[in-house]
Amino acid sequence: MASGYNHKLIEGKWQKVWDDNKAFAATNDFSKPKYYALVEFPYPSGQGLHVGHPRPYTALDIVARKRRMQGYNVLYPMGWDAFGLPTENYAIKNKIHPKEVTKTNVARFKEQLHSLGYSFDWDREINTTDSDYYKWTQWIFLKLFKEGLAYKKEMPINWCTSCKVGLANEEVVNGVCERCGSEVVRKVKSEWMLKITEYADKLIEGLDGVDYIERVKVSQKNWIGRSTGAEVDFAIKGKEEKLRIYTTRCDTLFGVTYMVVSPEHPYLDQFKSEIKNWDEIVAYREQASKKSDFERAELAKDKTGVCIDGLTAVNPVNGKEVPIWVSDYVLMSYGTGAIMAVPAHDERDWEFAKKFGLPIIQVVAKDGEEVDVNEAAFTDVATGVLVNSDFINGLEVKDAKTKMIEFLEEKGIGQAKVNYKLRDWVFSRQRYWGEPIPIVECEKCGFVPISEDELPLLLPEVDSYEPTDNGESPLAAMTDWVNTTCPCCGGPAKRETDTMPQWAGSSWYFLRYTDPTNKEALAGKEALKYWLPVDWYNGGMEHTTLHLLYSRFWHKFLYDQGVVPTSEPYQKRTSHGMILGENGEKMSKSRGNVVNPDDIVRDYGADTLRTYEMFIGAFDLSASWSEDGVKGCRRFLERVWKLQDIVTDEDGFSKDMETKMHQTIKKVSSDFESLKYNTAIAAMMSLVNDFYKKNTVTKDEFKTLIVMLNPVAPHITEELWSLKNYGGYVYEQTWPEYDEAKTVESTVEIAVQINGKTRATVAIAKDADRDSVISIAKETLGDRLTGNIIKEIYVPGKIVNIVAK
RNA sequence: GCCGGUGUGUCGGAAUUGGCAGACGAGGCAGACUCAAAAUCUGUUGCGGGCAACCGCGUAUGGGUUCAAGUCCCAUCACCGGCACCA
Repeated sequence: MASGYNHKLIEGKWQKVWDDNKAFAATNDFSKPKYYALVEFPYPSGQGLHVGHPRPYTALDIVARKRRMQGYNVLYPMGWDAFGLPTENYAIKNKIHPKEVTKTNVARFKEQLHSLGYSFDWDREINTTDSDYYKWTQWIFLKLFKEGLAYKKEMPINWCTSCKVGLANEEVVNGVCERCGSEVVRKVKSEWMLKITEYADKLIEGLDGVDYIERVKVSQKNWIGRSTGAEVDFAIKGKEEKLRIYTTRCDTLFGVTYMVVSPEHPYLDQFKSEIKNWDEIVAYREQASKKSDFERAELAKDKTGVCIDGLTAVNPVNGKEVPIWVSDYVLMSYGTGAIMAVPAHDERDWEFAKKFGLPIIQVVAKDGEEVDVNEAAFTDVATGVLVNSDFINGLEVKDAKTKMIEFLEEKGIGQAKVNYKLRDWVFSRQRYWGEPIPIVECEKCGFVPISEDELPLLLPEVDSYEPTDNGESPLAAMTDWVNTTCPCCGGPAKRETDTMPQWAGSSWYFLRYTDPTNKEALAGKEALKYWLPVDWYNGGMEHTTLHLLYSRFWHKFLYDQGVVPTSEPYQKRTSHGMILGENGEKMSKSRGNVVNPDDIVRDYGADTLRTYEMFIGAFDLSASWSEDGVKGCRRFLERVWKLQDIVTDEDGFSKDMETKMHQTIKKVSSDFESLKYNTAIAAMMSLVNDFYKKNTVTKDEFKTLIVMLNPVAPHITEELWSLKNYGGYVYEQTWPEYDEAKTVESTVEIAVQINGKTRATVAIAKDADRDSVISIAKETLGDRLTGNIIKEIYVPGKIVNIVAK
């Protein structure tokens, strides 16, 4: 009898063997086929690893280990996205340098990941806060700046009146400061921006050539929010200036009954003298500017606004005069900051018109049916047909749009225009713990980039990490660092004191892994050419819109610069579901349902944790933790362990197990590729159950099981392999092959139905012909088959259905 | 409100994409081992009826297509996640 399965004795031992052997290092042999598997690198928080982390890491560890056994040169790296607010806040609170906090947290994370037996190539570990790393983050920024894609702009920020600090949106909870609970207002500050909007079309088009799960593609497209419409110039009565608006429904131009401009619209100030109710307008504008984003959202339903007394717009298609209103439901940041209002065919305009008693004119009718636009706006484009609209009457919406645009362009009063919801990326943070922005401001030369050979621009040591009273970054207080000379004219200049956001370092990290120690470039050309694109990238749904979009943007920019060889960074993108607490709620300290992976590793072992997290349910859906489920997986591994007592010396698969073996290899092989880890494990459990039913396993059957199980449970399988003296290591073995012909049983059980209801099952030879199967089926049914047979259906290998009346 | 996702035993979840619903795991029940418990092993386990072979009902709800529907179509409901007036 073998001694019991003791994970504590074997897991550390094998982790050391893998480290000593450098078992999982990617080689620089670029002639081998490559496979680049990537998981999102974690932010090393003070809480340590969460049980949610191992889910994606194990999934791609399985893929990476399997690919190595299939002969690929695999790159499966890990690193640390270590800049960020929580570290800085912790540093402020505890008066420890963020660098020290990061170091401690990274050490803890690394130890925890190590204890789970991942096959990461630790020689390629990176950290976004290393100056050797952020040198290249800064280098990319300089490139962007030189290409005109980085610019400064006045932007409103969230400002805590009590802490006197700018806050990220995530720090504003219900309109108040997360930390002190005081009021948060908007304050205008000059910020660095990146022109991601310039890449909007490329970011949409690029999605066609990549293999992302559908919902990721959909949310990327929605976030970019491309809409095709038209800009139209409305005359302002008695003025030279035109009021330019953006619309996606230029077909409804004949239904315009009023106009709306946003409270920030420049015409308000420009035509101040003509506006008779200026005081009212100013008051409204004040009120609107005070509203936080939160309040605007809260009051979304209730429209407010003021009619401008003194300005009138003229509809360019019919010469009709309409009033101009000011309302905060029109945003300055989208389109032109002004709209034409067609209450009959837009819900927001309809609500506004109802509230202020403005006329509603129908210009689109539903396909032959009456619609009462006084009851609700009619917005259906698919069935709409134009009415009351002069030269476009009777046209469908789509054709009416085309014709109207032709008309507008011909008359010079408007043109087709594409707009995006996507905003440029606010790239400044008034914080210490981030990459310094390598720009100086010279009185004479303006913003000047520092020279590339001065990179990295090191983050200087400061006395305090607290932001300053006026909302500047702590770096602003360091006068001897801030005051410098202009690289251009040599005159006095000041350094930029804002730092980059956390998204910066994570926008290109996958490039650095390919060649992490390169001093001359962010990575060598040859390495980039070989390893890119990432073959499979897995990460959370929460990063679909920001991180994924930002990194695709940088990558596309670098591609245009000739720095990287592919236009897309990631060939395949998948997302995992969250792991919830036992009660089905999100794990959190306050709910008291947090599970610490260290405890599971200690009590059950890393292999059990890995197996359980893969078995817990469909990979892309969220799943609730269950300690009983963990025990079940441990029990399975114990049963695998004890198989060693019934293994024979026999080669090959035994006759009665042959089909099952081939079926299992096939199932496990394909399930590992398609995120169906749970059913792959179920198949191996079922195989083990069959071994016990027979109470014997041949050497080759056992070896095959060990190799297939190895990616999931690497420690126990190495131990069993070594105990049995099979020679070498499991990780060096070749992934088992199956024979398609041998996955089919020689006799199959098929269902026999009468009128679609199963009445019996019969065993038939797999190649039995239709007639004989049907006659066997009828024989089996005997008396139960009554009435006239109308139809006989035979689906080979599956079912016989006799239709009788 | 819009976008996306999900509804299957007591629970987590399977179902080769239209072909025997409930694989695998958990839990329950019964038994073996044990002084006993735990662990382990064996059997059983969707609901209802029948001694039984069997029969009826069952995949959120209502309808439809089909020889055959968890799977396809139409409508409805519930829950989860994201976004908030994007003209």
